[in-house]
Amino acid sequence: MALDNRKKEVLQAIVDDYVATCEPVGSKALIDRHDFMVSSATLRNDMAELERMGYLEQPHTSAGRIPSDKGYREYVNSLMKVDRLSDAEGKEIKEKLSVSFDEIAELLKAASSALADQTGYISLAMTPKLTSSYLTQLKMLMIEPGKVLVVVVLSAGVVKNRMVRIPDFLTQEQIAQISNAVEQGLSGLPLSEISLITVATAAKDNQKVELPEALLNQVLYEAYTAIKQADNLDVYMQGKHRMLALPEFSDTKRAQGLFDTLSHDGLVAGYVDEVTKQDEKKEYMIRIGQEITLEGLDDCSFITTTYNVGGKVAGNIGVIGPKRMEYSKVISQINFVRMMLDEKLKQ
Amino acid sequence: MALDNRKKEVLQAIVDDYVATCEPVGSKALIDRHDFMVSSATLRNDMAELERMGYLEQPHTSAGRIPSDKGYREYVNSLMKVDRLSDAEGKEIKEKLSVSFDEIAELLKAASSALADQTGYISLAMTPKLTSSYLTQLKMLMIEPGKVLVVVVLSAGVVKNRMVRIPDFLTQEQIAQISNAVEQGLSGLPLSEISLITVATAAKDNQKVELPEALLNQVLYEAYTAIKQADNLDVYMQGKHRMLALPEFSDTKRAQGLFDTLSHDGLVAGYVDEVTKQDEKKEYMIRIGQEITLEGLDDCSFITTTYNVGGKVAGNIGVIGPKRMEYSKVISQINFVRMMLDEKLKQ
DNA sequence: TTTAGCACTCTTACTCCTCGAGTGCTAAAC
DNA sequence: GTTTAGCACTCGAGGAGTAAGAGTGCTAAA
Repeated sequence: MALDNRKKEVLQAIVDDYVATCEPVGSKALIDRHDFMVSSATLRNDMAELERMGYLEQPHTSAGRIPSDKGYREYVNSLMKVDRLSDAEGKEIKEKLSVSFDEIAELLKAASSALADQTGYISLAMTPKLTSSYLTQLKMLMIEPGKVLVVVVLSAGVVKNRMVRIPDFLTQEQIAQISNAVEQGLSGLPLSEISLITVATAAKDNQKVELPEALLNQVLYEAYTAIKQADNLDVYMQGKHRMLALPEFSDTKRAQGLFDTLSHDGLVAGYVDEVTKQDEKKEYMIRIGQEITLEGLDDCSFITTTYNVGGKVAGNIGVIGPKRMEYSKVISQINFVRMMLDEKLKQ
Repeated sequence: MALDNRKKEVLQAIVDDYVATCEPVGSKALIDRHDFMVSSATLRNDMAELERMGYLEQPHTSAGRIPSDKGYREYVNSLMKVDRLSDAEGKEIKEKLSVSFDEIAELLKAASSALADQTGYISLAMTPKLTSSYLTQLKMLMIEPGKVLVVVVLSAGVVKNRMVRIPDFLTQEQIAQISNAVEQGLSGLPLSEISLITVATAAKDNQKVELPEALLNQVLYEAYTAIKQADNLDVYMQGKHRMLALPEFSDTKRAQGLFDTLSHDGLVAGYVDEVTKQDEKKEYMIRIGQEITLEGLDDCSFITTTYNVGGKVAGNIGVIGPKRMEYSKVISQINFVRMMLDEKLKQ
């Protein structure tokens, strides 16, 4: 059963009002604040109907209505008016992102910070997903005998490094030769295809110095793990503490549940990944309330989108806020930040 | 006016009880739970006296007493019994810290995590203060034309790196020569003595290739800023969300104030530094309630200590918890972690 | 299909009251 | 001088009762 026009308007008005006030909306308040050309009694009938259909909920008999998850979903899918970002706001974001960045991590931190400041909610920025990227450089730098810094550079502009231990007596020259060999053999190869075996064959095919097999393998193993750990996503999250100011989290129990989950970066990153796959074709992904399968986020909504590096889908940015969120505003903000990132990462 | 023995016992008992229950302690409850050989009336007199002297406070006339900041201070300074860590707990911490670490940062993260888990409060671990350390290595690694990774290695075992931009046409060889020259000229020099000028003279004294002055200066400037930013402390903080479970933070306003401040790493690091200087000679530094000059931490206590690298005072670890904290337990935990760090960083 | 009217429900806020924990003080006992 | 028993007093927590107000659903008429 579809919603007739007035019911749509009613639902829309209720969501708008509830977002603004965080108070259940009654038929009278609705009449007062909007130009419905009908009486409150008519709205009451509509509201009762909307409740029967699952779009609205009533905290108690004598309170007004609040949108259900389904109500928000309908709102987001077809009712809300998409905001244009004000010029002032666009300029502000632009300024915050006009950092000179030499590593993508810095830009993402700035993006996350801008998003948190601008929305007033929790922001999220994740380094590019590396499955789609490939190795461009591998350097091993002797820091002191037995200690080597492995620097891994990936096509998406990500640079990671990691300190590893190797036998004391190896020289910088030997190490450099090994890393050069591996780099030659592997550069251009997608990360997903790099395994201990491909590393080993790369080294053996391209290597000039002779080293005992066992020794070589030890170094290669360290190189391999360094490459593999470069695969880890970094998650930048900001603005958590702002949630405490919202009435929905005035109960510390809820806030605790939320923070508990959010303190596990991996969980969040995994969920974003899952959502991104589900809504592959969409410009942005929205999950509302119970739709979110992470514990403690039932009162939240989660909006994410993907940014591109060199024109290819790379990583995610997103916002976590209360269900009672200014969806259209947040969407336009997140979109703007995404566009800025895309542009800066076009190179 | 000094406290007589019984008053000391009374204060100690009140702190112990209040820490355990978070409820104001009355004279009767005190008699019930402890073996005072006097009547409740006597204790009442003592408590009134202790209040007059500023060690206790009364939330309202008809409630029991709670310790004031001064009361906690007295408790910490001379009343509390120092706990020995249980073997089980020691073992647990040991296990958590038995990560194989190649960078000091990893060890500190583990230490912070162990401390948070063990105390149930907020833990803190800071990378070594670098004013006392000196440069041991400086490497510049060309990632792509115009982009160079500067790796700075410091005596305290800290490795930092930073991507910088340089003119496109410089070659890896030129860059390497410059960085070698700078490294030769500066290695062994305390960070505090490194300035743009010392960097420049180091380069010019040791350099073999000739580059136009302006070009060279540009590269040196980038090297210099990379060295300088290696000076930034990293702060690892964990367990914030646990504070929400405490009754003193059931009011979200307070929690918000706390989290607001804690989200500024720099503030916290600066404060730790200040406290460390004030209590230079002490084994650990304690700040209670209003003694803490950070906003929003009036209901907290802050315990920090220093760990050593190679036998020299290096960085700080610490715990932030409610004033109503199990001081002796936390102190022994923090001490244990400190000892473990010292040992691991003896090298 | 819409509307006016009305009885009904339920929350919130306020007041009143009692209960109990805890106090301070006094006067007597040690 | 110190300790103790006794007692009046204070104050907050919690429960009961009540009134106000917001909002509803339903009915009957337009």
